[in-house]
Amino acid sequence: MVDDRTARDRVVQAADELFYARGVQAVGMDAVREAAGVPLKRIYAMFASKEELLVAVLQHRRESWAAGIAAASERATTARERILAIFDFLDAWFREPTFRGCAFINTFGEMGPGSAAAAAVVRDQKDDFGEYVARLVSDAGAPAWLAPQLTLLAEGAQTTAAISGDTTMARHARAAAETLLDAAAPADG
Amino acid sequence: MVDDRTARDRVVQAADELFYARGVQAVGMDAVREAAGVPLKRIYAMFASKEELLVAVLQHRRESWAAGIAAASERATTARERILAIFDFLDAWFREPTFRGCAFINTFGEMGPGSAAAAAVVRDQKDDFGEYVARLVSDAGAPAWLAPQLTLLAEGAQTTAAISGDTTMARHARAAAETLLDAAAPADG
DNA sequence: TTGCGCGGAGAACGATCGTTCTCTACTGTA
DNA sequence: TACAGTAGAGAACGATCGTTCTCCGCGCAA
Repeated sequence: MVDDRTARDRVVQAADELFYARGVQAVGMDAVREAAGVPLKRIYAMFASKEELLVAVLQHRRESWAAGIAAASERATTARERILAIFDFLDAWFREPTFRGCAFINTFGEMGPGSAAAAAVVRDQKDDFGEYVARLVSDAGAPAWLAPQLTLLAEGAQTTAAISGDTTMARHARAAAETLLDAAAPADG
Repeated sequence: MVDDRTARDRVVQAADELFYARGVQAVGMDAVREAAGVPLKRIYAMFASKEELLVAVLQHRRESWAAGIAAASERATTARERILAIFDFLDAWFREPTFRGCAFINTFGEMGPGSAAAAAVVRDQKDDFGEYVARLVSDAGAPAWLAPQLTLLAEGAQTTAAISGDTTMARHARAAAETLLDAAAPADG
């Protein structure tokens, strides 16, 4: 038997991949068990219900998404470049063969009214991202109202890329972000 | 017995409201039957399956959405104002108590990989909107690349407003659209 | 070696749902 | 009035799924 920590990680990761690829309701707990290689009895010892597992999956994805954005962003030197790096991050993500839109938006659309716990994590993730962009905007010396404008571009790019399959949306969003930055930020941002 | 046309309309409208409010998978055909007041046997005489009903619902919503946007937009006189009217339309929509995001995005998130037919209608709707915006952008004498930037703002506003419940997203999107228009279009657009 | 306790595999249970079927009642016609 | 055809209400069916339970086998203490 693998230790509890490993088993839990395996379950969360297997569920994450399956839920993201097929949707939550389309994935049975038996598929999670098979993919994770952890028996159902143990899964239910770690998570009281499928919904609780979903919440753990979303929390995990929230953390790794924030880490990914931060890593991509920190390679840039100025605040302006750090903002634009977000759109380069999206660009790379859209090209991954497994890309199927934003997991949080998808889950909200699927579960929104049915799972208050899941909806709360989705909201938390969007808040994280909004605050992160707001900090960068502030660092760039731009007015605070620029931040929601930039987040709208990022959110729109994710859904549009998912539905249309058009990976150039990240570049359109980046170009728009540059225009908005030029109009709002001091030249030395 | 109501005539076939009326029965079909009632079924589509009842299913539309239920699917939008609760998600497709969370609504049983029995709930549609009860809300529409049309017996199951007749529903299945009109639609071979729940998926076929969903496609009819999405087609119906696609038409009424296009009509709503066009009506809001046509009240304005210049192409620039017609573009901005789209965001005023969103603003009013976000304030409706039944607002729960874009039905097409929600359905795509829920069904995407599971129903190719539904995904196709969602793509068609997004194409409709993209072409509509492209036409207005062209009318405004602005470069073609402005159109996808504006659609990203509209899509982002819809998902963000749905998740956060913040109805001011339409105004943020509108402000960003004005900046983008100012930067791209000739002053007399 | 002999029990004993825990973990794993998979069956079982109860509920839900999409879809179909049955049975009753009514409408219109001769 | 008698009958044929059809429509409606709801039961029934088969499948799926989340969750729990049973039973078997392995490892360990005396």
